[in-house]
Amino acid sequence: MKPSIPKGTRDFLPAEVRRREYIFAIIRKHFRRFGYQPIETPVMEDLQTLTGKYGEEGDKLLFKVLNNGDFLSKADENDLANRDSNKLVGQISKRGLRYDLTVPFARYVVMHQNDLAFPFKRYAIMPVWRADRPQKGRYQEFYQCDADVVGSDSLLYEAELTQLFDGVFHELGLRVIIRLNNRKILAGLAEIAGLADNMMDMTIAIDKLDKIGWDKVAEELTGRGAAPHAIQIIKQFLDASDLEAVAPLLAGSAIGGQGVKELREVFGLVAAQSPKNRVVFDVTLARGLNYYTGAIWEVAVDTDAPGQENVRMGSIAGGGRYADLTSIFGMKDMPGVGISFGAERIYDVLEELGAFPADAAEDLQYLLLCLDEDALQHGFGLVSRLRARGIHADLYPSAAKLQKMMKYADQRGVPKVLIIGSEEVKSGAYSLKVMGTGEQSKVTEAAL
RNA sequence: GUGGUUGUAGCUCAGUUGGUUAGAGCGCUGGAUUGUGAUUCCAGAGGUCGCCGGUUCAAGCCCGGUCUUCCACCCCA
Repeated sequence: MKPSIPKGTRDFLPAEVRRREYIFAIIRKHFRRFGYQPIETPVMEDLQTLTGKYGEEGDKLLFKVLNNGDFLSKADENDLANRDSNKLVGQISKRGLRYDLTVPFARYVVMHQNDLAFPFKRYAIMPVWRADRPQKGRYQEFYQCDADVVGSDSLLYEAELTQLFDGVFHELGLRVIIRLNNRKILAGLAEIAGLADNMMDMTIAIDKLDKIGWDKVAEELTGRGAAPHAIQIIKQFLDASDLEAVAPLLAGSAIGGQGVKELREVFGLVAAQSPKNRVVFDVTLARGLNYYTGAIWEVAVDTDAPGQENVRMGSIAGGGRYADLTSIFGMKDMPGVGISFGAERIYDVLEELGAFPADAAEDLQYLLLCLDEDALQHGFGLVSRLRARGIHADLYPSAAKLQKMMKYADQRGVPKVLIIGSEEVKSGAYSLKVMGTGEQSKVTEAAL
């Protein structure tokens, strides 16, 4: 049989895994530095935990896990005869793969509320699954790196999470633009434009501004039922380039004014700590899951930065505040705010820019090559002692032709090779070859 | 989910209006080199042409289905 893997999934070669771990390690380090604690949840959740949380589109993208046993015998006769998949799903599948890390987290908070100290800060770096149609940078299995805090509506967390974005990307050597908006400003806009009932439609349309241009956005708004005067009002907003230009336009909306006030505070807090990256207000930033109610973030590669002009990649991180995520699981008044790093896309960008450090691909320091059986015995002792000292060392497992072993060393990408023959065993002075330069010298064990 | 696109050696790709035995580069194996890789030279191995079916005297090439890749939507990291 011909080997294959499911659509939208990937295998990773050792060098790729190391580079992914390099990204995860930096993100994890910053999460911990900011006081976020690790938690884990199962890859499978009860289907009822997941359904209805991501909108109608989201439900279609959920992976369902088939029940065990003779599940069809328990299914409804009529639904079976009618081939009604939607009705059948609940009868033959009670579990699904998690679609993100936020909803399982909400479930977790409700179930463990007595064991947690609030505000509760947690992080998780785990895979999620979506039955989306794959494209480049879009997979059916991918990792999310989330940090969330629940149990506080303090805007200090908005500021803190902005710093977290800033710190992580700075350490990764990537210049980014951190865009910030507030759902309340969008709500205020919808109110003033008379589209309060259609806020979702409105935000989806204006989010596409930089991609399709104003004319197409206006077209789409009309298609979604916006009146001409509403479109005029929206255009005024989108033409306003900064927060203080938007503020007066929202004078007639209480919720809009609240959004402006919150954003001013966050920008003030962040600016006072001198972020390394640009942090900007973007009224067109409308993306976010249905449950975002306050701040919204989106982070993109800064294509104005030297060397990054040609990067074409959507958002590489994002997040938002949600006033009410746990109430659906029966827990009221539990506001939260969280962010997520798109590790897969960050990987692609760093790869494109050649921004991975050289030692992210291989960390073996020495490879020992032995020329005969006696030397091999000796080499096993030596490699054992090197490992005990914390040195990353490996031993070619037989006394093969040196040419063959050297070729293996080259493929492994090891920086230094120790050659051990009868002379070396006798004298204790090993032949050390530096692969990069071809230089060769004699060293003793103590000098390694 | 809608429309399109891609699939030929381990990898990247050629392959004429359908016509005999499907090619190249790189990689791989062996040798030149009994203790020296990456460079050089010589030789060799490696293919159900994604899969299933159809048209035809004849299919890598045409048709249908299916899987996969990538792209545009939808949505999203």
